[in-house]
Amino acid sequence: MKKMNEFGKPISDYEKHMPRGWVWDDTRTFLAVARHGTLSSAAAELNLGIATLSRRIERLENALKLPLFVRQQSGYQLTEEGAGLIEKAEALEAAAAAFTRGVSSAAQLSGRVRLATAENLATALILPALPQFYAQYPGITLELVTDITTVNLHRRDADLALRMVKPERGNVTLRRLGTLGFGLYASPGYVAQRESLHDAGDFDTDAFITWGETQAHLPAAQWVERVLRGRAPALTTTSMATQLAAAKAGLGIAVLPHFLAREAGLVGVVADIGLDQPIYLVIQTDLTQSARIRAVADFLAALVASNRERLSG
Amino acid sequence: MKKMNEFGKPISDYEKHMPRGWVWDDTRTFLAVARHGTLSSAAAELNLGIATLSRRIERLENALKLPLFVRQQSGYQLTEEGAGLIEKAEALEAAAAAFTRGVSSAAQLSGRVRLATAENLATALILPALPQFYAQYPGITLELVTDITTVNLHRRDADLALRMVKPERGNVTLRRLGTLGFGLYASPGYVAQRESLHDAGDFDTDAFITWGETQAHLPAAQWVERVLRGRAPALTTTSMATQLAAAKAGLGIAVLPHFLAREAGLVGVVADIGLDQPIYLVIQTDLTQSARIRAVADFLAALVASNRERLSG
DNA sequence: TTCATTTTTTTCATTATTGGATAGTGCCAC
DNA sequence: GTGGCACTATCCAATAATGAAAAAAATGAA
Repeated sequence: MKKMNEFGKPISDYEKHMPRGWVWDDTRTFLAVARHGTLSSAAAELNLGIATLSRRIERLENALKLPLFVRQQSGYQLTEEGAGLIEKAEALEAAAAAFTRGVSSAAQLSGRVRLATAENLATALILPALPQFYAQYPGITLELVTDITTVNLHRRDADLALRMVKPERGNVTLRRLGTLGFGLYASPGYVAQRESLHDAGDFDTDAFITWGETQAHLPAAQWVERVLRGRAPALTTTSMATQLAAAKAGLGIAVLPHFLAREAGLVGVVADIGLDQPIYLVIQTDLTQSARIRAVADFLAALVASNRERLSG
Repeated sequence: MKKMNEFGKPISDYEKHMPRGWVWDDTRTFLAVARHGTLSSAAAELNLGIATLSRRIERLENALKLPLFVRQQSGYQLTEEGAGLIEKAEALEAAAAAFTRGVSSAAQLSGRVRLATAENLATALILPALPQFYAQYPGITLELVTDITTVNLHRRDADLALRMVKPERGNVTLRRLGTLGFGLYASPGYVAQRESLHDAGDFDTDAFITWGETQAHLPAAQWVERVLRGRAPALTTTSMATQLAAAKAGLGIAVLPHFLAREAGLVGVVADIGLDQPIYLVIQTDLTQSARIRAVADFLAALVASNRERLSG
């Protein structure tokens, strides 16, 4: 004698272990069974076992406290209650389909990408290449964040960053793109005047243009500070563009990227001071999978690679 | 050193065992995490573990091949892609809510109920009580199926049946409601004529009205056949109403329910011939949980109970 | 009737999912 | 920089879901 529940129905699989409530996926099962009429063909469509469907329908009926189907040898036939729910279930299905469609559109190469980088690189390197990029990816809107002191990738101020310093922590992916060469530069007039005075490697009487206090951690600033040995610089500023202008005006020597200084018509003071810096592409690790982010990243990598000579000096 | 995948991301739980595709329920998880911003509070809402949510989001991202969140110490923050999917996910959620609302309306006491029963019971017993039933359940539409020979509960010709015979097989629930008493009846004129001829228990010269061939399996038909001992009946018919009319016309003796015969003005020939039959209420087992079916079932049970004397004779 | 067919239901071994504890990580305030 | 804090990621034992196969049930036909 089998055990029976209150309705004289044998106690089944799902009554043994008290099931959890309704799950959205059960609705999908409900629809498939309602349409096919039999568990077997519905199972074939869903790539599930027959037993699974039987249990899911039972779980759904228990959760809803509603008989959805009449079980017959010829298959599962909808009850009046079940038929009334078909419409609602189909709405769910339509929403699910809309969701997956939304996925493919979200995966498109479109949307906003925020790139943090130094102002000089932005204007001198990236901006000139932007038309080409937009031609290739018309859907992407690039946003350049050059306020580098406050940029924090972890706070989502930007999606990517082109940086000279290696971030130690943070859930980011690093990619070294190339090298940015730095040198000592001054105006042609300043250099001509200087050469008559002393050796190239002696800076005791030189005027220097360097970074302000807040950028004192930069390698360039530290190099200048070391050379000055306590003397005051001729000018401190928080922007490289200002340093460039000051050097051009003949105020003194500045540590500048080779390509910027040369293109501005400045003259190098010494050949190499060992201040070359790596260029890193930093990406939020979670975003490495994003199509539009990768498009920008690849674009930047190609850009730096094609300008390798120019950048390293 | 931890193993890494192609993006430098550590290989996680879900990459170990190849996961299945997208399940609708993951969308619900996605919404909860997006709204709460952290796994922990989302987990509290969903009554799930933190680890579960983490894995579900990861599974969803893998299935969609789309980064949905940026993981930070302050929690999960939506990516551009994820934000674009929120709207679609909310549509899914709304559809799910509509579904559950649909459940409560489907559970209402409304809809069509098909009741199979013998014609005589339908007209003489059920019909008179219908106004009272409809007053109590205005939403239910009762459909009486009296073509009893073809009724097959298994084919969903009807939801319930009031029957005299016990179904042997089928996924049905049985409920005995009472007894229907049968007796031998004839017109007053026939009986008066007959009494002058012979004993009440001797039927050798009596004319009988009985069922046609297709109803030969009925207890009443078999009783008559036994009594006739090869003689031909005066009339065979496939409807009890016809038998009643024939008996009333004085054509002979018929086996009829007490209450029908008496109310038609017929006279009993012998007191008791042992042909009383049980009245069963037969319900599709799957439908016993249905509110509207139960309403009809309970109504029928009360109806038979309140007519017990009249039916059993 | 009995048989053959189809379909559900049950059983059981396998596999996947779950949650609590643990470990690891970055942010913030001091 | 150092510790506190809050969060996520991982591990593993317990739980739940699954599928293949066997059993049961009912229909339709011989």
